[in-house]
Amino acid sequence: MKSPSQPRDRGIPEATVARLPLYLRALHGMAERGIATVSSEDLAVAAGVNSAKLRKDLSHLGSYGTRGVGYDVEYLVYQISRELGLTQDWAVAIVGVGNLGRALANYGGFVSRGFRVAALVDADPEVVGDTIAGLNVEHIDELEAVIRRRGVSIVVLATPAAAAQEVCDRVVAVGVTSILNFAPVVLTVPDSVDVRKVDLSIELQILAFHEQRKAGGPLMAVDSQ
Amino acid sequence: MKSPSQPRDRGIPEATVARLPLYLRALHGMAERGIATVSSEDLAVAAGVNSAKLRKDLSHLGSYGTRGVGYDVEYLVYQISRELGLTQDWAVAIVGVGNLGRALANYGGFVSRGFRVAALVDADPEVVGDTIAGLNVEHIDELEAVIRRRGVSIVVLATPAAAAQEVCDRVVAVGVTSILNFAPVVLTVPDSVDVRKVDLSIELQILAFHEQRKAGGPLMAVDSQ
DNA sequence: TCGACTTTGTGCATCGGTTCACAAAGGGAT
DNA sequence: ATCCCTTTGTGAACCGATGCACAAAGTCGA
Repeated sequence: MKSPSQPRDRGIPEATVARLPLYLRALHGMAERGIATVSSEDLAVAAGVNSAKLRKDLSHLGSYGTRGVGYDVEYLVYQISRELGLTQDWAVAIVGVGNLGRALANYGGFVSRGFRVAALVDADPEVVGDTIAGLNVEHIDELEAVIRRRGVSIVVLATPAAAAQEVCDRVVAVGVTSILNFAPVVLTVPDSVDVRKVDLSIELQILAFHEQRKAGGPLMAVDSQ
Repeated sequence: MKSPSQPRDRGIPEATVARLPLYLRALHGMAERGIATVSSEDLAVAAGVNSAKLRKDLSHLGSYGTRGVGYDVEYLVYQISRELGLTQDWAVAIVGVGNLGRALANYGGFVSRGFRVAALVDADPEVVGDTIAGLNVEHIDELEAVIRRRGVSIVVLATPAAAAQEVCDRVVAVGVTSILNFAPVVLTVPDSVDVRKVDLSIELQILAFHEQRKAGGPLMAVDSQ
């Protein structure tokens, strides 16, 4: 038995990283249905990508496939999980318990696979003290203390736009380096901090653009020639 | 006075389209603060991008700047809005009125700028008939009728994963060609349909990957050498 | 009117990512 | 043991996006 493959290139392309969770989800589905082995072609279809891309993506983690056979589902699940860091437990704090924050707190996909909502924080005295999704909502004044006490390493910002930068600065100051931002603002952070942004309104605007194109584009009647 | 610029290239890069809403937001903020004119440099900073990129993006819409001066804020707002198709009114239906659907229905950023939540639909008899964000929740059996009656052209899927594909097929069958999908599944649609996907769990997983990297990567202790 | 200064718009080099297409590797049948 | 068949892993061409750097274009003050 040969030493199991390349020691995983220390520079996985960002585009690949963004697709690994997709593969992982597809693989989990297959594992549940009792599938033991899968070809790049089948997995690619399940994940909605091209099979050459899938193989190249997986090759960045090492050679975990068997030529002529495919990939072992269980083993691949483990390797991807490990690469993504899902074999450990991540404590997440949600700041801002409005409609969106509440939805996130209750969102099943959050809790599963390595993530645990460890704290809910809000500024509104009306909701502080409430229990949501089994958690007590704490006051924003306690932000730093809560983050430290619960070992929070990922913060989800679901505050109003106006409050986001200030909260962001505070959590960065206590050492948080991963932020998922739902507030419609461009956050300013040190280079060492990762911010991912989810902006519902931007997604809609992109759809509107394409929808309009299908209908003939702006100024379609005027701008003909 | 020269004929106002190039007739807008009929092929705006996807990457540019994705940034236009960002510029638009920054510009709205400036307009509110009474700023009449802005340089590419200032606007780029406000939008969190590089100024050369910003200029190149705007150049795809035509030459709307004045050398030595910058861009007229009002005019640029109008041009971008028009390009994105925000000068018209888009009727949006939200299918699935769970925590997330509710949050979306109440989300302010949705309603603003061209989008209007025109219908809420759910399968649960418990919530059908309820009024949320001023709208009556209708039964999923009415889906096709509601879409046609209200002129819905964009559908937001906030259903459980298991229901998403079926709902998707149904709305596509009535002619909807723009879908914003929050369900954690890969939707299968004809090429003519645009699907954008927002996946909270994937965003978290990407953050976890980078967070783990900062801490030394997987197998850091073992895999040294 | 002219010249100095500012800022746009873009040609060009570069980079990361995608896709093709195939040699190498392994399994299974005979 | 050998051959055939399947499927991986990857070299190489391609494609779109990014960023530099500068000429062109326009403003403003004298």
